[in-house]
Amino acid sequence: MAHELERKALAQYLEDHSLKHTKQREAILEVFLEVEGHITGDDLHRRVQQRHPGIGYTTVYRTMKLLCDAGLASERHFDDGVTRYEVEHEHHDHLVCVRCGKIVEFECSMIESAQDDIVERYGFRLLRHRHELYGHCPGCRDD
Amino acid sequence: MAHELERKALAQYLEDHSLKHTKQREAILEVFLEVEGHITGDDLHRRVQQRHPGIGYTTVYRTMKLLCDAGLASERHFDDGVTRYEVEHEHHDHLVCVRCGKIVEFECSMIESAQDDIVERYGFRLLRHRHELYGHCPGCRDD
DNA sequence: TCACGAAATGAAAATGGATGTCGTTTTCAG
DNA sequence: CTGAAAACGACATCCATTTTCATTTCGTGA
Repeated sequence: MAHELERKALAQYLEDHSLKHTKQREAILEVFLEVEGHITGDDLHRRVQQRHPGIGYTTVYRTMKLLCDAGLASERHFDDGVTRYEVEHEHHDHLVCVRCGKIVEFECSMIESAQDDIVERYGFRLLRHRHELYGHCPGCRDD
Repeated sequence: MAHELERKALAQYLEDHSLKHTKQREAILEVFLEVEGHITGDDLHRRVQQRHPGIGYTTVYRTMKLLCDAGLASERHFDDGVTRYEVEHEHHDHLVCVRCGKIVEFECSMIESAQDDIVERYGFRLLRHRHELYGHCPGCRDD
C-alpha cells in the first residue's frame, strides 16, 4: 500500500481534530494521490467510483475540503471556473495551455520578491496569491 | 450625453459586425461606464434596472459579453467564482482585500518581464495572464 | 417610406458545479 | 458492547450563467 506518509498525515489530522477515520476518506486520498496534476471534483469522483462504487460526490467534495484543511491538497481555480485539486507541495504558479489544457508548474523567486514590494507599496498584508500564465504550449503553438 | 468615445466605438463595432444598435445596448454601456471599479453581472443588472426598468439580466450578460468582444470591457474572475466586469484600459493586475473586498489595481514591469522569461523557458506562447494578490488592505490589517 | 428577414429581447427553463439536508450507517471511546 | 458523535449517500437546493423560444425591433434595399 503506497503513500504511507500521506496516510499517516491524514490519520494524524483526523485524530488531532477528533474526526473519524473512514474507508471512504482513505479511498479518496489514495485515488487522489495517484492523480498526476490537477483534477476536478467531478473527475475525481468518477475515478473513485471505478475502484470504490458507492462513494458519492458529496463525500468526495467534503473529503477534498478536509484534505485541503489537512494540508494534503489544495484547491485551484483556473479561468473556466471549475475547482481543481492538486497535491499540496512547494509553492508554485501555473502555465496553462488554452488549447490542450496542459498545466505546467513554475516557480520564480524574482517575481515573488517583486510581489512583496508591491504589497508593501500599497500597505497590504499578503496572505496568498495567484499567478497564472495562459497561452499555447510547445505542442500547440502554430507559429 | 457622456462617454462619446465609447459610444462611437460600440457603434463602430456593431456596424462592422452587422449587429444592431439597440437602446438596451446603449443603456447598458452607459450605466457600465459610470461604474468605478469592478462589478458583477448581477449588480450591473440591478443598476441598469433602476434607470431602465424592463431590461432583463439575460440582456445584461449578453451585452457585457459583446462589450468584451468590442474591447470596451473585460471580464475578471476572482477567487469567489463570480464574474466581474471592468472598463478595459491599460494592462494591470489586482490586489484584493479578503476582508472588505476592496480591489486595487497595480502594474509592475519587472514582473511582466520575468513572466516573459518563464514563458520562453517553457516554450509557451503567452496570450494573457492573471496575477492576483490576496491579503488585508491597510484599513483591515490587524497588526 | 415600407416590408421583410435578420438580429435582439426577455421570460422562463435549463444548466452545472457546489453545498445543504436528513434519515441511516459507521466509527470509536468508555 | 454500546451509545453518542460523526460521516455517509441520495437527493434537494442554491445561484450565477446560459439556453430556449416566441415576440419584438432594427435597418437595409426595394
